[in-house]
Amino acid sequence: MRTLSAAVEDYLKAIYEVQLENDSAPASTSALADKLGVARASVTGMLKKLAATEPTLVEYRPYYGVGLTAAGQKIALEVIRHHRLIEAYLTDALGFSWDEVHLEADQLEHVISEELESRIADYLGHPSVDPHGHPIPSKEGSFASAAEAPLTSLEVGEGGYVSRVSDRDSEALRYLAQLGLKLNAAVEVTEKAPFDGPIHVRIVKQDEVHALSRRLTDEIFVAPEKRETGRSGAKR
Amino acid sequence: MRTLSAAVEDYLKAIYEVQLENDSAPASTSALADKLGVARASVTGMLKKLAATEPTLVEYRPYYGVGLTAAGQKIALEVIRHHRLIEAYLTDALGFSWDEVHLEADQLEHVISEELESRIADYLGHPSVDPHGHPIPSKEGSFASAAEAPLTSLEVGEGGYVSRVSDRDSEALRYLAQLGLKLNAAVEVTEKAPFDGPIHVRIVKQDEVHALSRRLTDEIFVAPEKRETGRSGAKR
DNA sequence: GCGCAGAGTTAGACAGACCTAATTTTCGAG
DNA sequence: CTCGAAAATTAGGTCTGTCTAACTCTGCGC
Repeated sequence: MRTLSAAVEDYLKAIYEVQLENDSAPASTSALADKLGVARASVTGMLKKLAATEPTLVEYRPYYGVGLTAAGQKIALEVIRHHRLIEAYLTDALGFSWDEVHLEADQLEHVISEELESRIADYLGHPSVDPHGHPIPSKEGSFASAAEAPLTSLEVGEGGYVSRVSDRDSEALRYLAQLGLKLNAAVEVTEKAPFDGPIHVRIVKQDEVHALSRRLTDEIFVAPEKRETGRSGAKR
Repeated sequence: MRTLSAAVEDYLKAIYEVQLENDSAPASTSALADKLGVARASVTGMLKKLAATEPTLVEYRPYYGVGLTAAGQKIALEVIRHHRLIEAYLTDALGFSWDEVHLEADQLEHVISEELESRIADYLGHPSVDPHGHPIPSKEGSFASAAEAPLTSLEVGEGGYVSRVSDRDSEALRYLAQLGLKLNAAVEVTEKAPFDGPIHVRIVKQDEVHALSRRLTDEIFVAPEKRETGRSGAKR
C-alpha cells in the first residue's frame, strides 16, 4: 500500500477537496481537471487506474463521478495534514509569510517522512489550524471545526474575527496582510454596495475601512469567537 | 535550464561524487550504476540524453566515461548544498540524530526552493559542514577544506579529532554515536592488528578503547585540529 | 420526447526513466 | 598479437502520467 506517487496523492487530495466543496457529492472529472491543472482525459485515465488497483482508494462510476473510500480519505487527510503542518512550520519556525508557504508545501507534502511530520507537530505544539485558518486533521483524521461564515454573507453592522482565508492566491494574501486583515483580526461590515458590489470592512485594530471585492470576501471567513489556534506560543 | 527532474539531479550529484573519489577522472558507467542503484544500461541511456540536451551539463565519451561541465558542476553543488544544509537543519532545529537525516535529505534536496534553502542557511548561521563533517558548498560553490586522513592510515600512538564520517550506513553511525565517537571527538590509535585487522581506538573523553573494523576506519577521518563547524551555537 | 451542447470517455502517442537480454568494445594476459 | 572477460552499449519492452483528437453519453430546453 505504501509509497504512492505524488500524482496519486494529488488526485486523492483533489477528490477530497472537491467533495468537501459539494457536500460530499461525487467529484466530477472536470472539477478535478481544473483543480489539478491537467486535461480531462488524463483524469479519466488516472481514475480508472486508481479504481482498479488494490487496495481500493476510490469509488468511480464512469460519467457520474468519483468518491473516496475510507482508505482513500485516510490518505487524503494524511497529505492535507502534511501540507498544513508544513505551512505552519514554515511560518512559525522560519519566518515565512502566509503568502509564501502554499507552493512550498505542495512540494514538500509528498516527501516528508512520518518521523519528520511528527517532529514538526511536536515543535509546533500540535496546532489545530494552519496559517490561513484551515484546520489540520489529527493523525487519526479528526478536525477542529469552527462556526464560521464567509464575509460576503454578513449584513451591515455584523462582524467577528477572521477565522479562515483561502490560500490559493498569494497576491490576495499579500494584500490582506498589508491591510492588517490577518487571522483572528476583528472586523465589521460597515457597508454593502448593491448588485454584488464591494463590501466595506472595518478592521478594528487599525480602525480603517477598506472596500473589498466579492471575489475576496467570498474567501474570507469570519467567526463570532476568536479561534484557539493551538500554536500561538509555538516559538519553542 | 531550470526544473531538472530529481533523476537528473541525482545523476549529476553521483557523477560529481564519483569524480571526487577518483581525482576528477571521468566517472564510469558501472560506478554510477552502483551509486544510483540502477542497471548499467539505464546509466548509458541517461548519459546519452544528458549529453544531448542544452545546456550541456556533462561531457560524455562512450566507453570512456563522463565528466561534468562547469554548468553541470554548479548544479551538482547546489544539490549537495541542499542535502547538507537539510541534514544540518534537521539535527540542529528538530533534534534528529546523525543517522536519521541522510534518507530524509535525499528526498528533500530536490524539492526545497531557493528561498527555503536561504532561510535554513540563515537560521543555522551559514555552517561550513554538515552533521557528518562533510563540507557544505557555499552558494558560489566554494568549500572549506580540511587537512584530514582516514583513521586507517594513522599509526599506533597517533591521534586527532574526528573531522568526518561517512553518512551512507545508518547502522554504523548509530554504533559510533553510542561509542561516543562523534564529530570533533578526540581519538588515538592504540593498536593495529596485522593483516588488515581491526584498529584499536581510544576515545579520549570516555577513556575507552574499542576495536573497529577496517570497513569502519576507512570511513572515519581525523584531523590534527578541532574543526570550526560554523554551527555550534546555532540554536537561535 | 428529441436533439444538441457540453461533459466524459476512448484511442493513440509521447516523454521520462527504468528493466533484461543480446551485442560490441576495450584491454590485459599470455 | 590474439583471445576472452569485463565493461559498456544497443535493442526492445514496461510503467507512469501526460497530451490531443475523435467519439459517446447525459440531461436540459423546448
